[in-house]
Amino acid sequence: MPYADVIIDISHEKLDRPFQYRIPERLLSNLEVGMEVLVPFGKSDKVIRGFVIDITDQCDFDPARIKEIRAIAQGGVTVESNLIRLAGWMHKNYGSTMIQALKTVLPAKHSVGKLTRRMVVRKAGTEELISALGEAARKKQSAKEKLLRELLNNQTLPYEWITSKLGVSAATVRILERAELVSVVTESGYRNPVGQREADGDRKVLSPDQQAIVTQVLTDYDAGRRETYLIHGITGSGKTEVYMALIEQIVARGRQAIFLIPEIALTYQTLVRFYQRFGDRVSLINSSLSAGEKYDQCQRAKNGEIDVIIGPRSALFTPFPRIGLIVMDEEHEGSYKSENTPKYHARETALEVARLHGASVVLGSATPSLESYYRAMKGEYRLFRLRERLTGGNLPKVYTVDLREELKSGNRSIFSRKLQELLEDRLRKGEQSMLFLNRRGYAGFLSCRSCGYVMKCPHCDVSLSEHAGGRMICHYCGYERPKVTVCPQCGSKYISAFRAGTQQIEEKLKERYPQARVLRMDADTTRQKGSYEKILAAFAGGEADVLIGTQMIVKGHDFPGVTLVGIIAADLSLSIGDFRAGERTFQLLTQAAGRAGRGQSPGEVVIQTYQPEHYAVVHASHQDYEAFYQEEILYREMLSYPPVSHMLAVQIFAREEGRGKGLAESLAGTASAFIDGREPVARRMLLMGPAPASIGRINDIFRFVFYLKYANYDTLVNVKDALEERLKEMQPREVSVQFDFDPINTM
DNA sequence: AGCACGCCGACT
DNA sequence: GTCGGCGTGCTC
Repeated sequence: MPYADVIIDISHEKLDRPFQYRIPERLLSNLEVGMEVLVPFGKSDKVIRGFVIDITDQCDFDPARIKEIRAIAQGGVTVESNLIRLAGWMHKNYGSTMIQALKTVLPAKHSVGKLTRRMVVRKAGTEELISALGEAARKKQSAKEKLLRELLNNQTLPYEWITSKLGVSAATVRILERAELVSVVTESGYRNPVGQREADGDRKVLSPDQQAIVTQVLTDYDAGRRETYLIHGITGSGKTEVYMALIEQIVARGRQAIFLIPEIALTYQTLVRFYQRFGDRVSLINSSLSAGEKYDQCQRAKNGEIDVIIGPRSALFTPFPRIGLIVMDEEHEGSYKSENTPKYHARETALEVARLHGASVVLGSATPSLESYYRAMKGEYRLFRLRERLTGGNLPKVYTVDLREELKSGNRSIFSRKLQELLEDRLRKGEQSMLFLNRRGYAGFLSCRSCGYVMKCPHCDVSLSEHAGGRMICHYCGYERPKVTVCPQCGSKYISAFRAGTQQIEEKLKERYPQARVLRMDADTTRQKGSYEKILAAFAGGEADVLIGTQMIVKGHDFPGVTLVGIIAADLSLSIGDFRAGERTFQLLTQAAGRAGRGQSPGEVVIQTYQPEHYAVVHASHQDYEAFYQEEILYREMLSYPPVSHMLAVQIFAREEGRGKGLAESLAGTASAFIDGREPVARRMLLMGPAPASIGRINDIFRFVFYLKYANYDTLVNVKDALEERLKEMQPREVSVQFDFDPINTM
């Protein structure tokens, strides 16, 4: 393997690609992916720094012109080299090209955003400038003259404007820079979403349980022990205070901290608390930031201008020089798993980042993922419990209603009698309620009562959902068709929607209680930027009696006025045909229930379901995580599902059904060679599939999938490598393959 | 980014 | 002819 792909450490888009170098004999054994090297570059062979991103035995470049790596760069681990190593780790463990891994990890290079940040500033005095201008005019140096004339009128000029509008090249600017007439500065227009600049000294006194966690983590830290801690703390037990105390202490020790939150869970309240505590030493990144703003944040982190970053999974890649602590709130959340290749999980990746930096990791959740709790049980993570509700209020009272019984007694509405009774009570008392439906549009599909025909998307093989005015919409590809009144299959006019979407709940509610003020929050009503916050603020401000919504209303928002939570149909998430269905349902029910009674008055919760005996429903109604875990882990053990075993999903995408199917079968064949018949059946590698994915077609692309289950993760990585090797030989056309380790969403 | 090449007008 | 500014293109 005598060739190395090197990216050059110059921040410019045009150089943002690998260059190949020959590896000299003496470095062959030492050189590794991720290392920093010194290489000759350009016509004059100037020696510059670069990073090795891949080592191969093939050179795609004219061998006569290829140059040799001079040496491995000496001196400390740089921010970039840590990130490149992380990309290498992701590339190996999640199956993607090194380039893809690098792109997810490395901060964006200069974006071509409208906001020009680089400015040319006049450095010399006016007289000096005039004399230079006269000289330039005399020498007929038109470009120089043009630029100097502009600088007479303006102290500073945007760099971009000079090169594009003024028509003066960068070369000319550099000449003036060298003559010390101007200087080029990168202006940083950072802003702090909350006006607060100074940290205030306000500290809450920690409870003994909270303090015990802080003390333990810091004692370990100061003794040089870096561990992973799992805080299992019920809603309202004050996890955030623990996080903040820890982050503050780690920052005081000269290190930086990353605070990870699921994409939508960051509440304005939490953010304000962080700004109050850390002033402008804290920064937030999220998806609504422009590329330029993200770049700014990275620069600030690199320059040591901030100590704490708050953000979703991608915040892990903040280029901090020395990370001391990574906190992951709501660690069970599915959004911590990336949906794009490399399909990394932020929890595992956080552990790797921590390993590279020598940092501690704190995970927290009211309903820990099976993964984390399992590790904690095995002693790999240290487990802490917070059982007390500090925000006041007792645990809510939970009623489970059997919907089958309701139907038998002649109640055909979507509100059970118990829920109606409690709703009316709240409306009378002027207290707030929340109604929660697991999934948007789930039940908005149109079916024929005469022949059973279901309206489906012609491209995606999923049911169309009925929207306002009877329009039918596909939620995967956006296909839309007008209202249908006659069944296309049998001609019957008894074709209608199964009404139980959030919109329908809203309508039924208004029908039944015209006086109630209702707010609805789902993907439809929050499409506009800022509408999400607006609805929450309106509800928190008491502008409505009832809030109806999907998942997004149950994530970490404090509504002290809410004393009733109704779960319309717990089953919706139970029957999605995924091995995590039970876990997800338990989490959703527990969280939804946790919304009730956070203020003074005690809360009540109604869970409506067709399966009241299901263990996820039973244990959620008692808020008993431990009991749920015991039952769920047994099921995972029995069927070799994660976290007990590991799982590799191989997804095949093809425009032509036959090709996809053929490739899936062929790859599954390759994979099955790894099944060792000599191993006892219970421990053998298992192959499931191949089969069409549960959504067999999206946007006219057919999807196939097969799964491998095995206890040893590294073996599955080997299988992935073998499959990639096979793909390279076959070079299949018009088909693509993706790998997903320990998938969260089995599509 | 930063260097060299080469075009083109200006001047010995 | 030569000199030098200045845009352009390439860098393993």
